[in-house]
Amino acid sequence: MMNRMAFIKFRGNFTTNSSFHLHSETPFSSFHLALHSDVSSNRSMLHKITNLNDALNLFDEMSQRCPLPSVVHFTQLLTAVTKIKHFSTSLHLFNQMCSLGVPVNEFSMSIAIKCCCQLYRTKDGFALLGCCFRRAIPPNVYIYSALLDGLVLEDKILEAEMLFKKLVKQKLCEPNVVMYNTMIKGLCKFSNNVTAVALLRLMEQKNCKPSIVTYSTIIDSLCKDKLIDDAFKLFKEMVFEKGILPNVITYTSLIRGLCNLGHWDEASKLLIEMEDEKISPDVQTFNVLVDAFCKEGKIEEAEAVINIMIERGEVPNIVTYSSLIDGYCLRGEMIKAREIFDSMTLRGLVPNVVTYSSLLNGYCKNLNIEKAEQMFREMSGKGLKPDVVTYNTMIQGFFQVGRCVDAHKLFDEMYAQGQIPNECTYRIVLEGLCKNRQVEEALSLFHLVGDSKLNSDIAMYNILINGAGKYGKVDIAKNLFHDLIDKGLQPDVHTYTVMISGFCREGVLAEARSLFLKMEESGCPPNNVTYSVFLQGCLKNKHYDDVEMLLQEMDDRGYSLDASTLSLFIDHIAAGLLDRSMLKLFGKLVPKELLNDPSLCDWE
DNA sequence: GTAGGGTTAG
Repeated sequence: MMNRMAFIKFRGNFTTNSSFHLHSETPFSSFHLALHSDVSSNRSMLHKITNLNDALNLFDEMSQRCPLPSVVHFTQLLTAVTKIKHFSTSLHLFNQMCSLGVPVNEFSMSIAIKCCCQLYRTKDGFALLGCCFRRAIPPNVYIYSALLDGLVLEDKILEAEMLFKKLVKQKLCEPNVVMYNTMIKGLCKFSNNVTAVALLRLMEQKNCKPSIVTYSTIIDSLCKDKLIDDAFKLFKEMVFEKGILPNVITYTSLIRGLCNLGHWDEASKLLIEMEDEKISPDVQTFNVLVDAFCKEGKIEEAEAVINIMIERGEVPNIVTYSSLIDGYCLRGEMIKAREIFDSMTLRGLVPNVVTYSSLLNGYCKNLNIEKAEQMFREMSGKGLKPDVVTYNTMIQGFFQVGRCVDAHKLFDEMYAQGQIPNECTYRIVLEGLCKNRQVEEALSLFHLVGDSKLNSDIAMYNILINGAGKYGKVDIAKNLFHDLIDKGLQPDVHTYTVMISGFCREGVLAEARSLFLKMEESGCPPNNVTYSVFLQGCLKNKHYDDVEMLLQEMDDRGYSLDASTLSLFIDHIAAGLLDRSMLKLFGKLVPKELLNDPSLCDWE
C-alpha cells in the first residue's frame, strides 16, 4: 500500500503585500562562512515546518544568532516556506536576508525568482535576473526554468517560446528535462500538441531523456483535446519503448479522457489495469469518476464511488462535493444540492467561489432566482469575491426570468469590482437581450464593444441573427449576414440554419430555399437541424413541393426526424394536406424511441 | 550540505 502524501491546507491570511525590492546598496557580506554549530537541530526543525508561524519564528530566531547561520540554512528555510506556497512571505524573508547581509547566491536567487513568478510577477523575476548579472551570480537552468514557468503561468506563450529559443541559440544555458517539460507544459496549455510532441522528439535528439512528467503532460493535453487515440499511442510508446512506468497521474489523465468521451467500459478497464499494477487510485482519480457520473446525472453511481473512496481511506474533498452539487443541480434536486453544500461545512470543508457558484448556477437553472441572489449575497458576506463565472451565471439567471434591468446593473457592478467580462459574458448578454426582445440593444452593444475578437466571432453573429430572425427583424438578420460575409467570416451550419429559420418564420420560402441550396455548394452541408427547420418552414407555409425530396435526402444522409417535426407532419397528414404515401419514409426517419412515444401512436 | 517540472470542480 502506497503512502499517501498529506495535503497541507493553507488557510493563513498572512500576506506581506510589500512589493519586492532588492536593495542594491545591501552589502553582501562574505564573513558568514562559519556554519552554525547546531546544524542538525536546524534541519529537523525545517522538516516540521508546515505552517507559517513556525517558519517566521525560526527565521526570527536564526536572524538573532551570532554569527548568522549560513546562506545554506536560510535557503533551506526559504525552501520550506516556498513549498507551502507562501510565496510572498518567502520573498519578504529573502528581502530580510539581504538586509541582514546574508550573501545571495544562485540557490536563494532561484527561489526568489520562482516566488515572483508564481505570484504572477514575472516582470519582477526578470528584474532579479538583472540583479544576478550585476552581482556576478551566473544565472543557471534553475533560474531560467523558473522564469519560463512564470511566462507560461501568465499565458505569455510567445514570450516563453522566445526566451527558450534565445537560451538555446545563444547557449545561455543547456535546457534540461525540467526546462523542456516547462516549455511543453506551455505549449500544451494552448493545445499546441503538435509542437509539444516535436519538442519531445527534439529532447530525444539532444540526448535529454524525456521523463514520466514529459509524457504525462502531453498525454493529459491530448486527453483534454479528446485525442484519446493519440494519447494511448504516446502512453504505449512511453511504456513499451521507453520502459517508463505510468503512475497514478498518468492513469488519472487517461481515465478522465475516456470518461469525457463516454467510454465507460474502457475507463473501468484502465482502472482495473492500474490496480493490477499496484497503483492505487487517489482522491483525484476518484474525483474524475465522481464528476463524470454526476455530469451524466448518475448520482447513485457517483455516491457509490464516494463510498468506495471512503472505504479505501481517501477523504473526499471540496472538488468531490462540488461535483456532487452539480449533479443534484442538474437533476433539479436543489434541496439535496443544498444539503450536500451544508454537509461540507460539517466535514470541515470551506465552500469556495466555485462551490457557491455551482449552487447559485443550480438555483438559476431551476429558475429560483431569489435563492440564487441569496447565495450571491451570502458568499460576499463570507468574504468570497464573486468572479467572472459567478457574475456570468447570475446575469444569465436574471435574463432568464426577464429581469433585464438587474442583469444590466450586475454587468456594471462586475466592471466596478474589477472583474473583466469575457467572451462568455458577451454571449450571455447578447443572448439575454435577444431573448428578451431587445435585439436593437444587443446590436448596439455588439457594435459598441468593438472588440475585434468578439466582432469576428461567428458564434456572436449567430446569436444576433437568431435573435433578429425570431422576432420578425429579418432585415437586421440579412444585414448581419452580409456584414459577416464582407468581413471575410465563414458562415457555419448554425448561421445558415438561423437565417433559414428567420426566412421561414417570415414566410419568404424562396429565400430560405435558395440559402438552403447554397449550403451544399459552400461546403457547409445542412445537418439534421437545418432539415428540421426547413421542413417545418415548408409545412407551416404550405409549401409542399420540396418535402418528399427533403425527406429522401435526410434518409440518404442517415438523419432522423425530431419529435416536433414529426408531430407537425402527423398533423398535416391527419388534416389530409399531405399524401399518406410519405408515411413509408417515416418508418426509416423516426428513431425507435419516438415510435414508442404514446402521444405519437395514433397517427395511423 | 541549499533551487525547478505533470493530474481534480462552477
